[in-house]
Amino acid sequence: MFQPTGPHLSLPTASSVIDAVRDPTSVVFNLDGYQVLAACDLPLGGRRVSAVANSVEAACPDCGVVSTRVHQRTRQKVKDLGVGGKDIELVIIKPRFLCAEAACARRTFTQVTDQLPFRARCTARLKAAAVEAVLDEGMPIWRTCARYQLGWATINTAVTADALTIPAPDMVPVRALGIDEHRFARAKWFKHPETAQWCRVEPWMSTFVDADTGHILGVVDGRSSANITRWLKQRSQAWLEQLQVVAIDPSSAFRNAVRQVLPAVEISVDHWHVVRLGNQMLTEVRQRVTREVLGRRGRKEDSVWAHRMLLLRAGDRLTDAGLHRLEQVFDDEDYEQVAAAWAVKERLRALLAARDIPAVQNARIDFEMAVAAADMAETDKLAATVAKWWTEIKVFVRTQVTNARTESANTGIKQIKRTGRGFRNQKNYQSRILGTSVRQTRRRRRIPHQQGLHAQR
DNA sequence: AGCACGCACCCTTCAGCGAA
DNA sequence: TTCGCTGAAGGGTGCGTGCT
Repeated sequence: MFQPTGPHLSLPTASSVIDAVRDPTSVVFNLDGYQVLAACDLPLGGRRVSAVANSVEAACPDCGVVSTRVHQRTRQKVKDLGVGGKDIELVIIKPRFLCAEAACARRTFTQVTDQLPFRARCTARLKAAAVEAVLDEGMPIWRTCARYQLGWATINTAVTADALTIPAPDMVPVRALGIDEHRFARAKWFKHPETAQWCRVEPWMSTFVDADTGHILGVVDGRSSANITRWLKQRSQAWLEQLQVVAIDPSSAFRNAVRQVLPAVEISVDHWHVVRLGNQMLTEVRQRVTREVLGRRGRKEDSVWAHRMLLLRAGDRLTDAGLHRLEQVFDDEDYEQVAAAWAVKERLRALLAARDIPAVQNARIDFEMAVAAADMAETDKLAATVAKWWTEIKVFVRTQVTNARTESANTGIKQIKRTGRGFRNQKNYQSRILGTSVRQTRRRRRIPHQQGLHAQR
């Protein structure tokens, strides 16, 4: 292993001493803890490498007594990464030690190393490369098998094992928690075994994310209050107490669950979902008014329908041309209700853009005035929703904690789902999600650190 | 829009085989 | 002889595509 330390920088470490005595072939082959004894080209293009572990002693797995007495040496063929674009046939000369403790029931035991653990038939670095391809590159296991000449089950087990090394959520310090739902498969129908009735099953999953970093802390089945509370109750008291804000979608189930387990924590409602409710309201008004005016659904020759995307776009980010087109739509007396609904939507956006409590309270007065002027069932319903979530909206304005990171995590999850063409084993699905996320978070943290180093130079 | 089809991938099962 | 790692085989599933 390359150590960026040298005598001129610091005192030589144990590993740098070993590096210094390694022969050139072992340095190039670079299998941690092993030295190359021989290497040759094979007639069909591969290469055969024989290697032996550096360590000449080992502790008995039963009694722990260290032994140097070799009972026999076996040649074990193991799989390994290719070197220099060539496949490698790796042969390990593996010693079998005699236990030095006379009282120990075990007579002999074989050598175990980091690269070749108990019973292993491929090196740890080969498995690590396959796991990296799956979790970092998003490569399907199926194709990873072909690249590394491993079986599907071998790689899948390695990926699952890797997910087990992820720090438990209780070990991750979290200030702001994001909870979000997503459907991970199409709705399914099944016949109830007793009543023989057809039941619709929506395969929902809920994701728990560190809202600051986007690191996925957990994934649970379903999106009901009970599923959320169960996960929260599994956390330690200390972990729950460090939470300051929880960001959720406007869902009563989520709010109830958080209130139940964390009565003291502040809840922030995700502004993106609130804006979406405003856009939904505007679309409902547009569709209703079009039906009333034209007696049919909108078509591309109707200006309101043609500019439906323009209506939904943020008003303050419209181009002059876009604003002009919108004004032409609103000039039509038949569509003044659409214009009123648009004004309500824009007031809602302004309300969410406020940066402090006095500003958001003023913005709410403008919003309520627009709602009163519009005087429609759709806008009244939106105003009722805003009233219902007013406390949570104020928390969002004050803390600016959102579910944006959760949403991006969900995009990643959907990508995994698409690659997978349908996971049936939830355990595999979860280990892929958590494994991918934890690696992404590690990369994100590393990049600013490295940029900082460059800046110092 | 609805449907059929095939691809790409997941996942289980099972047997071979080498290590213990 | 037993254990368990490993790979092959084949069934199952979701999605994209192209046709009607």
